[in-house]
Amino acid sequence: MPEKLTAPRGTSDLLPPESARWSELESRIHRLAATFGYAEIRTPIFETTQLFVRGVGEQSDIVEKEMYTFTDRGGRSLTLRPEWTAPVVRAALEHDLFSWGPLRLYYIGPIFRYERPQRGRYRQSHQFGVESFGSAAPEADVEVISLAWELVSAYAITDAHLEINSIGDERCRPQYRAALLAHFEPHLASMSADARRRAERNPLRLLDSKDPADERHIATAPAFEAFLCAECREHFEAVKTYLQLVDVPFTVNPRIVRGLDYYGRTVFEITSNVLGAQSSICGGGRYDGLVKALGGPEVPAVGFALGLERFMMVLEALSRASARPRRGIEAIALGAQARTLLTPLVTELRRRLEHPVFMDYQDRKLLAHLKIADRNRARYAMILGSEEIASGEIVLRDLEHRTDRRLPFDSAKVVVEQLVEAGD
RNA sequence: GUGACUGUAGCUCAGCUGGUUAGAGCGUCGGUCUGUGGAACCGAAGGCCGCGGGUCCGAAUCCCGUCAGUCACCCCA
Repeated sequence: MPEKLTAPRGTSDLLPPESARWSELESRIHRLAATFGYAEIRTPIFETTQLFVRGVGEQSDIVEKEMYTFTDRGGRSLTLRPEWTAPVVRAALEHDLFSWGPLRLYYIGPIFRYERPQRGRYRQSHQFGVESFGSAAPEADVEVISLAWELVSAYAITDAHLEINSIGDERCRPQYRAALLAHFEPHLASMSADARRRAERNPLRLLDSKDPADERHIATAPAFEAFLCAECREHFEAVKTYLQLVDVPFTVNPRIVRGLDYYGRTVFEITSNVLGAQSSICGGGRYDGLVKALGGPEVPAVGFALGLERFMMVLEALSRASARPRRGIEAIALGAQARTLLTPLVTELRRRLEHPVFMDYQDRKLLAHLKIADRNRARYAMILGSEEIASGEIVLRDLEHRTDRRLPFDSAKVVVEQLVEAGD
């Protein structure tokens, strides 16, 4: 008994009509990125494992437990990419793109993380992201943030929120970390096990805990803003000013801390509350040290990654179920002779039209053909049967208004082309 | 990795405390009906009741395991 074959855990098939919605979103993303002057980069779906260990950080959850790592036949350790930033930097270094000055790249495609699936979290998911290299200016942060926000506004996602924060740089972060530890140390015994673990590993994440036992101490914890060095403070203020200038609404959330090692200064997140526990649609920030850490020159950088599954979930939650619009034409041939006459016309129309031309080749009754046309959401049907053949005509039916007209078979091509292109 | 809930027809689900041949709606196919569609009526096809084991005279039903889904924790897009 052969076992039933299913998609691997945490993966899914994208079927019509959802696949059409994805295509639309993707083309919109390509256009948006282009208007901001970003060019697409595509990198391999797998990389040497070492790239992620060095790029994302050995201590990160991604590297410690979420990577799809395998050994190939040549004994190399490879990993399906769990994120795009490290591969993009690797490719830019490999092809010496940084020597060209400022570099604006975007990407769209799948990522892989070995996690327990839940709402908004899968083992294969898809991200759209941008990386702006070569500018340390706050304007670059704002450019990247407003690009992300532009996508959100284009779809009128009203419940999306932008939250920003600054997590300082290597000069001021150690001092803040020390201050945080000093604040929490006396209370750790009464706090969650989780909080104690974070105190060891990554004190900044203490601020992130949702455990009620920790709430009280988090509320009284010092904010990073008070510890920012002069340069970081100036940068953060400039980011806020520019965001107001370009009309992007935001709130400062001192509890936003990115999980990956390479972030510094600006961090931001766009969230929606229709997503359940995984509320973040988009996350990003500045990572001025990463290029150097991967063996390149000092190149400041800022970027974000946006989860396409989550974005689609928000869109679906917000969109009212609307009937698919009718498009194109169904060619209905009643009988073999009619099929022979209609097939060349269908081929010709497919060459000339942007709209779909459907045709079913079974011997069916007219009724059955019309049902199929309806299911295809065709706008028109052209019907050719023995009567029409005899009179040299063809019936053109408007499926929306349920009206027929007869026209000479020879002029069908031109008339149909005009009607279908006009849309209605 | 941890926890809770759920796996019965292509889809949505019913099947009570174990009791003979497994149920509905939608969908599909056919007919009423060679010729006008979001329809009606009639009929048909479609099920190792997720998989494996156990208890029992008897398991879709109870127990254990396993796989999968869902949601949450963790973490993040």
